[in-house]
Amino acid sequence: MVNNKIIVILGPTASGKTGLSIELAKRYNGEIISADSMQIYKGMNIATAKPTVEEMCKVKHHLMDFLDPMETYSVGEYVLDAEKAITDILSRNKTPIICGGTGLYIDSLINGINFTDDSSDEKIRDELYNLAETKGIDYLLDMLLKIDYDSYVKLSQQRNLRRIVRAIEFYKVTGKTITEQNINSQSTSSKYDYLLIGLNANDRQFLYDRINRRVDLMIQNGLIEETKGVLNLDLSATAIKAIGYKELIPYINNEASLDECIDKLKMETRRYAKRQLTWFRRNKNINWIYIDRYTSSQEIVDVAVDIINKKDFFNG
RNA sequence: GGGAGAGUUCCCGAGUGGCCAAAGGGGGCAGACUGUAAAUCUGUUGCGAUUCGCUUCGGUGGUUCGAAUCCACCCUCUCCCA
Repeated sequence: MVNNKIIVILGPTASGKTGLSIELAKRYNGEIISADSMQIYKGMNIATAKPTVEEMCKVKHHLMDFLDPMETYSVGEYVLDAEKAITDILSRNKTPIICGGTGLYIDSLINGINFTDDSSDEKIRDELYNLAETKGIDYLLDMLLKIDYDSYVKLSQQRNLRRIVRAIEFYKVTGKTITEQNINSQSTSSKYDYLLIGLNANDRQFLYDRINRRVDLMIQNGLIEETKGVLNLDLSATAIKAIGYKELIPYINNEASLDECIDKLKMETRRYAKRQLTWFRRNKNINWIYIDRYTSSQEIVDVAVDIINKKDFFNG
């Protein structure tokens, strides 16, 4: 039988994924594939809490720190790149360890979502946004109603402009509805035998405290300098969304105090963590480790190893 | 010391006699999520129950059928003149 076993470490930001993934990689002859929509970018180091240089030296990392911040990126590309990396790692008889907090990337990868068709068109997308601006969101909903009733029903309740535009754009580019795409893309079952390990805290405040502390640390480590450097670049639509830079701009422009900006940054990070948890919680196959039940990172590693052993993951 | 003004639900902030448990925003909590996902969006947010009841708008009294809204005094804060 072909070996297709992969370990996935996931969880909200600041839950300790990086450390755990490196320890597991050392123990299981693994290499790490990042599942993080921002750590892909070169130079965006402190804000995205990338592993340190020393940590990167211990274990080989894939899909991290490889893309110019001016380049856009997407789930579709991620799935292809990650699949390639997994094949490569497995071919060398090593264990792929997926590690990251971007739920959409992880789910799309392990569920084998098929994104291969090129279905994006900037021009059409822009036109649709312009239409929404001039004629209103209901005008787009009417357009959608004529092409895809199912997604119309769903999106007319949510009024999520982004998704409405995407649904129409998809139809205009491919001639198929997004509803069809959603069904077709799922037709393949997972290519991998995966084990999901999630990090979380029983007490939400425990996680929030960690986030607050880590932001302070980022500032100490030179986040402001990094921000000034990054802002000189013509950031891509993807990279510009990174939490960490935009919150510090008012301070750099002398429009707000540093403390105000740091508080905002902490708050945005906390809210991000919450959204991540909402995403992950619906997946009932995650083996959760509650980090506030342990006093050392070593214990958490032991618990993770225990999960892997109990599932007989590498022998089953 | 003299004058002007302000205190509203976790925060900001609207409300100037009944339609106010109190607009709106923020935050919190919950949810959605298929090519920008560190994005985008939805619901909910005094307490307890089945269209209802109870406790709230700095404090204490008062006017009124009825007050966050009017009156008196008190407390706190801001600003202006000394």
